[in-house]
Amino acid sequence: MATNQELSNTKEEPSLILDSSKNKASESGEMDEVREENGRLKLVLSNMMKDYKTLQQRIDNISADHHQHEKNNRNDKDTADSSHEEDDLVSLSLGRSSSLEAKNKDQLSLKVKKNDEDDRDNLDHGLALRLDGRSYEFSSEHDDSGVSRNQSPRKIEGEAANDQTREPRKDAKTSRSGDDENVLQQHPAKKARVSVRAICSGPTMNDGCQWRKYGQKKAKGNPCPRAYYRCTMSPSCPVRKHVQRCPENMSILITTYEGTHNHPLPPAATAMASTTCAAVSMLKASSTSTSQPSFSFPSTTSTNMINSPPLYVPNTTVSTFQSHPTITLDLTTPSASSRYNKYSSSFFPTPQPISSYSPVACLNFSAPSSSLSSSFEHWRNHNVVSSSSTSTYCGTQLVTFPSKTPIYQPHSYPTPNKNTYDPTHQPHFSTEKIAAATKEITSNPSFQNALAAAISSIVGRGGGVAESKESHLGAASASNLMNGASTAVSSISRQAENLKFELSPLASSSEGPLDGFTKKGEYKK
DNA sequence: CGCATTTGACCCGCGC
DNA sequence: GCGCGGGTCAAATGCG
Repeated sequence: MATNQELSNTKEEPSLILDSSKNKASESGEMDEVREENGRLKLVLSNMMKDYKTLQQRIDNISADHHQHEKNNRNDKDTADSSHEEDDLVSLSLGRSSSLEAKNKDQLSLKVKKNDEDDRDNLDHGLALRLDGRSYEFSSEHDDSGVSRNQSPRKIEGEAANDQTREPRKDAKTSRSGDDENVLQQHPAKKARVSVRAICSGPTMNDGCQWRKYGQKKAKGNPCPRAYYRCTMSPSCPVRKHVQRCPENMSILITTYEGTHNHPLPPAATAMASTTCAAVSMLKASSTSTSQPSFSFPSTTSTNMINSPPLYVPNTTVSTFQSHPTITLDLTTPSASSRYNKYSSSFFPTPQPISSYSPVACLNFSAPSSSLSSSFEHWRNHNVVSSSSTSTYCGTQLVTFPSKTPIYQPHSYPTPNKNTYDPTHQPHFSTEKIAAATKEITSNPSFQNALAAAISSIVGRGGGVAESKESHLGAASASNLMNGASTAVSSISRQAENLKFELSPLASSSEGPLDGFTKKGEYKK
């Protein structure tokens, strides 16, 4: 980039010379000199371009070699002690280890090539977040090759999950083959989590994804058991969530998400995925998560924030919950500025409303472009209207579902969830209602203020965000945010029209009974 | 019968 | 080192 800028500057020189020469003499001889000069500069320019391309090519090669080198290193050291493992980890974190930096200039140049945040993030957030970003990368890798096709779906699922979301249980027991997956599994990564609190009458909050319950456990200090789910939309999807009712208020469901979807998401799921993705992005951007709960995000002051202003997402807090960097979105708190803050988030157990920015921030979290409306709509339908439950996404979720991608029809979703996946199943509302709702929303000063604030905050940080995203996640979310910002204004009215206040039954998703409640609604434990 | 859920056992990390 | 608690596995069970 800098090179391009230099080039463009260089290009301007001739014209300047031309101007001055015009003033001084009109003889053709001087013009010829100028032309010659121009030609020389063009030559220089082309040479620089060549050099630039050459360097870029070398960087690419180095990058590829670097990857291969890492793999080999990890295989070699697989059985080494933890300190060696740490070295490996460090090597994965660009710019994090001085030893790595000293290894060779190639890697150094590679780092230079990377975005600033890459380094910054790694330095500030440490392993967990770095791995978080990594998991994002490996998600796609996984699809390509990661898993043997001969393996049973269950095994694939398990390995992928270990791979990306948690420290594997079995690894210590099973053979350490030294392949990438095992190496990854050794990383005691504490992935970022996103916790969502919402009022939900159903067993779980319908987030648009397809989940399968794989365990239930009674957590200490909570009479209600915690249910564990994993995403089943893709056999190798590492995303998991656990759902638990708030002991203080049984109507509140706390859902915690962890991991990154490695498959396209239905529009309905994209809303939550986008939101959580952005939330985690915020988490990264804030860099300084505290060990104290109820950390109000926007008020966070960190070195990173200077470079990358925080998103103003209301009712959002960051903490290190159980060693996991966790960001909590509270959809239960009635908000400070308006009812629309329901779309926002806050922290639990002591929500700290952030006032005016909320609603829009959520809008911005929605998927880019055309899916914005539907995403938001879904989000609203299930988290505002329908129910009150809290969900927690751990980590990030891939937000790549193109608007034209076929909608995934979860086979296991009960009828009520149809609305989630097929817009045609959405309840219909009279145009009067829609118009009224639209008017109400768009005319609400709080909404307008929030929208303006959110857009300005996003646009204002645009450069920093766009240039500083370090991981794929960061890139994705930044891009989403920017897209959201750019489309927010034009789509606001459309969104408002899409708002369906209602009336739709609170969606409890396909997941089985939660918190000890049986499918029949009986409390079991 | 196939699939999802339930549930006890197990593993692992962490704090004391 | 030990116990506790979170998280996962996998056999048993239930349901459509």
